[in-house]
Amino acid sequence: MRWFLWVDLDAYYVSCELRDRPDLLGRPVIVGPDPREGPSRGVVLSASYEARAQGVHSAMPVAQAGRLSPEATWIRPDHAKYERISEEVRALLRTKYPFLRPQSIDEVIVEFEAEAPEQVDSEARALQTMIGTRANLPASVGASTYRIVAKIASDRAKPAGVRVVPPAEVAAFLAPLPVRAIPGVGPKTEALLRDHQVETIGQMAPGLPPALRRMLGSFAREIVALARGQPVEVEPDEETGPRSRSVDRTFDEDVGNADELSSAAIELARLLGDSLEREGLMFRSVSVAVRWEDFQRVQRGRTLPAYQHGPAALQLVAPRLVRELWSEERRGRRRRARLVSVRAERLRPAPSGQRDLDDFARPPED
DNA sequence: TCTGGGGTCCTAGGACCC
DNA sequence: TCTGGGGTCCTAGGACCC
Repeated sequence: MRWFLWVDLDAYYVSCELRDRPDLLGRPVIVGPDPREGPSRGVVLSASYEARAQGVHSAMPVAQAGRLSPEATWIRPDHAKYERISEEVRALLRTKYPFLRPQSIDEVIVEFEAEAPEQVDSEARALQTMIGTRANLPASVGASTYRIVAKIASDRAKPAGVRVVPPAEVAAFLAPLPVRAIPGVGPKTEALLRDHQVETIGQMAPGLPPALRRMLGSFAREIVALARGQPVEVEPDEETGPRSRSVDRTFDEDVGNADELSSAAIELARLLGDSLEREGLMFRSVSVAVRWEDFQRVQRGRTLPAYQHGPAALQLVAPRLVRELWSEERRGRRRRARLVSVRAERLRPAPSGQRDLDDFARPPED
């Protein structure tokens, strides 16, 4: 039987930092911009379990975290380090398991064949020990013959635990869990389900009322099947590379004029275009987004007549789109902007040897 | 308390084509 | 003069995840 071990590195960014700062073990540690260094619009990226015990969690505004945990040690994020360590862990796992599927910077699925759940349990513990001793990182592992159940099990195993769910026990394992334990069920869906007296996964097993099915679309079928212990699993697509790439900027103070917003978009377009060019990626669509001061977000995009590379097309189209959004807003609510972003979509590798030939404008493809 | 930065997927309407 | 059904692409918005 094929099993999936869902490996999730605990409090990942904090754990990466603690490798270099063992003196901070057992203390509240927060990775994020230190609020004591001045007013900031930043949020917590990761908090140690000691900080979490005080109510701090990731995505929380740093000012609030600073009040909840005044004695916490703050560490500035170092994304290059986290990427490097993530690759280190994957390389380590590959020495023992050829079938790896990275899911995010701190999650990876390991596939292997086994029969008895006891065998899976000892495999999971061996893997956990390997990451602990060789990479010096704590990990939790969930195991199931279904990917999604392995994921849910790893969440329940945190921190530093192992949870094996045999196929016959899937429905019973899930039944008491809150609907929010399902990946894809966030605050909105949770509230919608609660409005219909659905609070646990088990309550969905008999099926959902028609009104909910309409609201949830195809997702309704998936979560009901899951609740019955028979999740629909699709083989993940082969590695296809990223579909889009974006950069954004949150202003220190909200912006109330078109020129400043437009200049910011041009600057972001340059950064994005340069970075895509370095990686040898072309793009076919450009979109921009603005977040207004009330946090509402609007977006506008264009598909280009042909694939482009480098910053030129982005720097031309992005400010134009931003000004369109701006003009529309001026005719209406006239809010100021707190964030602008530029995204390149429909990426594909540039054919080798053509990356620098501007004049080789190709006819539209697709 | 006042909300980062980077992504993915789904839906729905309209345009357009056969 | 009034009319089908199906498919794909484009665009905007929303929900969610790490």
